Amino acid sequence: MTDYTHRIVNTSPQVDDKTLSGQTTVALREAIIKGDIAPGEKLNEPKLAEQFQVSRGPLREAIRRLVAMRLVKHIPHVGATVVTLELESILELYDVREALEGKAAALAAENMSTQDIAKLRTLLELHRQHSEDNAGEYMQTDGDFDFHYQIIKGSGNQLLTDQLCDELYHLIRMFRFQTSRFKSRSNRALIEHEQLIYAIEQRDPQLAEMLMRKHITRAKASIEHALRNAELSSA
Amino acid sequence: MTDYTHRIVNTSPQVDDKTLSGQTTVALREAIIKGDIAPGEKLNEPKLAEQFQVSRGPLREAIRRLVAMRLVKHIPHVGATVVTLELESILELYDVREALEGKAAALAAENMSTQDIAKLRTLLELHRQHSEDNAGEYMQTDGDFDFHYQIIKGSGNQLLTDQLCDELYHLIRMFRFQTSRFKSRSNRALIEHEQLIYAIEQRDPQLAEMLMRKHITRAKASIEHALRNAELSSA
DNA sequence: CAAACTAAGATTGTATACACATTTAAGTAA
DNA sequence: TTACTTAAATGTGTATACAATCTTAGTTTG
Repeated sequence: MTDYTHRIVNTSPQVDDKTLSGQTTVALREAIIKGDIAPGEKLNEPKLAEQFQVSRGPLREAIRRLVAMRLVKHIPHVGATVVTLELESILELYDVREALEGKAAALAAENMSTQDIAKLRTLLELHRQHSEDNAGEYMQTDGDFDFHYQIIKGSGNQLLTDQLCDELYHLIRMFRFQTSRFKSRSNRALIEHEQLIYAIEQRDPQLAEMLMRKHITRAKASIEHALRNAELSSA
Repeated sequence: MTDYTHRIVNTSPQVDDKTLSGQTTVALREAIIKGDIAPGEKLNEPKLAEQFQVSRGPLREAIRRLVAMRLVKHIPHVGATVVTLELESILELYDVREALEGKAAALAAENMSTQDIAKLRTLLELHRQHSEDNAGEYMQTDGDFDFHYQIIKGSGNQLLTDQLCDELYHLIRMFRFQTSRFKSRSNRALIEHEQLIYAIEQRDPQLAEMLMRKHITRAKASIEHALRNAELSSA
């Protein structure tokens, strides 16, 4: 059994899936998230099959899985296209995150083992170190993912974890990749993580939920601000 | 454009999908939800293809979509099986519902048009009538679905709506079908719906969210109680 | 000239056939 | 009997071929 505890983020959920369709899913997914296939671009089945060196069968299956992850939209008899992340849909995404991760934090405060909480704190200290060393560059991306990921897993709710880590988080990764030019300071995130972990240590579900929700709400506001300004300056 | 406003529940999301794989998805989904294919049962591709009069291609596609809906589990090179709804996973489902529908209620209080709120109240009165006429039989099932469905749609959040109405609600339908022997009284649900709609009318997101969360939490507790007793009596 | 029709091309949807993995069972040995 | 081996059978994964639909370019027509 492989241990992914210290992986930054669950980049490959179906790791054991050695089938062509499974590998193609991961390859196509990463190509989309990293922008190698542009938002709004059409997914041409014969072309992509040639590119990934598989037949259309596994490729179609990969596309359908990405549809389920909401990275791709599909219209019958017309085809599949990469989603375009409008500000509107990003804000929607953050509202869903607020609800789900808020509940995850509450459940984590109830269910997480003392051992796992200790590990989480170690992780936070690690991030703090990295943040100081690299002038906040590291924290905002991988570290943040890692922290949230551990709390979600700590909820002990498998459905919740699947929804967030296997589906929605890829959308978030895609969004972050597209907007990586906006580097916001990580100081506040670090403080908020500190408060959150304290609430979990205190086994206070309501406080943990509220802190997580505020944490995400603030991130949402920050994004909205940044993107609206960007829209203005480009218009 | 077809109007599904008065449909009890969104039984067929991809209505326009006249492709074989789309039709097969709906047929297979309903067969699973209604128990024609039992929980835990293996989905034999050649057999089901024969049964639905399609080739294995569209059938496999249907299975993958049901995997995305969490009605089916799939293991590479082994096959797909219908999920078995253990008490554990049902409780998980209700925690997720609490988070998502709570947020939906808050957003509905903010975003729902006055007109739609009025329609919602009409709907509630309709349900109350049916409940009185049929001794509470009707309310607990279709009416409840309908009410929740309208509020979710009223949130105006497309992602939230998709997650709840296109995915999770089929799981709930399946669970309700399996436990339809436990008829709980609908009086309380009716009262709680009344309170909820009042909060929405008052444009009070926080109250609406709290009421919805309590509403679902109580349903969860009721289910847990009923199922644990059932477990005891059968053990 | 614009709008609508038509036909060719391209692309998706579906069926069939084959390759490979897993499961099942039958048979053998301990 | 039980456990292990192995071979057949079953079933999933993949590739190829065909059918149906959409798109697009060209032409016609008002």
